Amino acid sequence: MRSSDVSAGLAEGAGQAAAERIRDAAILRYGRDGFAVGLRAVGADAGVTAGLVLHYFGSKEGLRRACDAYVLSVIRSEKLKATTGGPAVVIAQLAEVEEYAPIALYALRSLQAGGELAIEFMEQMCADALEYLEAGVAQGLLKPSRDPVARARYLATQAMGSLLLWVSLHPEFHEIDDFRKELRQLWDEIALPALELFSEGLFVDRTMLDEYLMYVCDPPAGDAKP
Amino acid sequence: MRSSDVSAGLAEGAGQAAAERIRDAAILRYGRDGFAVGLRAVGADAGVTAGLVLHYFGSKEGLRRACDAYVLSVIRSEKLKATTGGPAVVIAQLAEVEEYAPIALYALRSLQAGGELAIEFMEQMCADALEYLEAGVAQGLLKPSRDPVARARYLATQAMGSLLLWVSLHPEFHEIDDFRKELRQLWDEIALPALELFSEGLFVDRTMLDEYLMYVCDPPAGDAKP
DNA sequence: CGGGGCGTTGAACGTGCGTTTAGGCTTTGA
DNA sequence: TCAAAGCCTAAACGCACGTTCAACGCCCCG
Repeated sequence: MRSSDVSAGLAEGAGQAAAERIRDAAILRYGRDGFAVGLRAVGADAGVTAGLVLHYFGSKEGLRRACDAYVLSVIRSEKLKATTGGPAVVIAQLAEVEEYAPIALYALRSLQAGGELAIEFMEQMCADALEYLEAGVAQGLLKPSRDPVARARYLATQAMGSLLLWVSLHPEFHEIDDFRKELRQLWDEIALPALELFSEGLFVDRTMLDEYLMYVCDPPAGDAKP
Repeated sequence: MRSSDVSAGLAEGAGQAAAERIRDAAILRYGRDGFAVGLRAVGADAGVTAGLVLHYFGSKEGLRRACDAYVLSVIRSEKLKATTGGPAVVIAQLAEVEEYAPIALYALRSLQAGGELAIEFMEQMCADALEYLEAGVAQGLLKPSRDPVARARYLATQAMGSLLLWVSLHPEFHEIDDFRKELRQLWDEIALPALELFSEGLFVDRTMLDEYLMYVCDPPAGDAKP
């Protein structure tokens, strides 16, 4: 198994190869089966014992943090910003690259479990989405929003959330190829309604929006606007 | 604590009250802390020991099934279909009713964990969404879709998925009121971009949609249309 | 009054977890 | 050649879990 060049906070010793092997095996296992799997199983995947895992990473949480840091560094370093699609496309695009599919799966699993990486990950997704959207607006492809940041957060949350839900509903991927295959299938199911919604909207008129705008400018009762 | 009338597959004996108490406590606990909590903690919340929990429900999975069945029966029996909003509104609406807030939280937690209830739950959500949408189309409020079923699935998945992601990112609700409060906050954040998207769309023109429609009618290579 | 069923407990068992620790094995340097 | 340093293993510990089981109180029925 070819391991990546990025070290991402790993100790620079002779056992670095083993540590990387453990970390890669953990990303693969955690992504496939969730974070409930034991250290013995992770170690077995890497061809070592549980003791060695703890020797390098201190604790199970330490291993988790190392995986998080590595995954985040890959997502950050890979120039995924070059895409023209939304934030969910990042995951799909990541999964299409053979080597990075486990990382995409791990990221989703991490989002499912919550924690620090999940929050940081979503914040980056929102920031990237804002960038895409503003670029699209500047190019005249996308309509401007009254609150671009909120719109970016909304679209990123919707996209990643639906991906997350889909992972939860398809609990086990026994092969990493299944992940890619089912992801493409999901994409096919989504494409038409998404394009419809983005191109034509859903409501036939703007009364709902206008009523809301009236409401936020002049709430019926309570605190005055500063 | 007042317990509901719905029995949903519980044994009709003298110990029914205790079984209901255990089941309600389990729904509350599982919803708040996830399904990793032990039977002793659930039992303690209900004022009984772990042994009695297993006496009534056979195993931990049996308790989980009983909770699932009850939650699904409540969601089904309550006339939540009367809402005019989307499928995510069901959860929000459910959470607004004091008594049903734990049930809404449990449903989300179940969606997070996957399994049978999760799939059944989503299928019902999609079916309900289709009903709402078609009603809206019939009333002339919503635009018709080229594939109404796919659109319903898409919107339901997006809505529930974003809710699920939000729960994952806010890992612990120590009070059930926090859940309601944060849910309203989420609603406020979402309202404007959602209404914008639904009213005005995102793309300035239809080229993306038209290109996709051209593509699906005449794919560049491979299988012919039947 | 007596006994049998029911609801309930508390202790025990086996298992698997994360973690610790002692000690081999291999490599390296003087 | 010997010793030190590192990598790595295997066994064990404590713990919490789900689960089992024998026994205890209690109420109802005969």
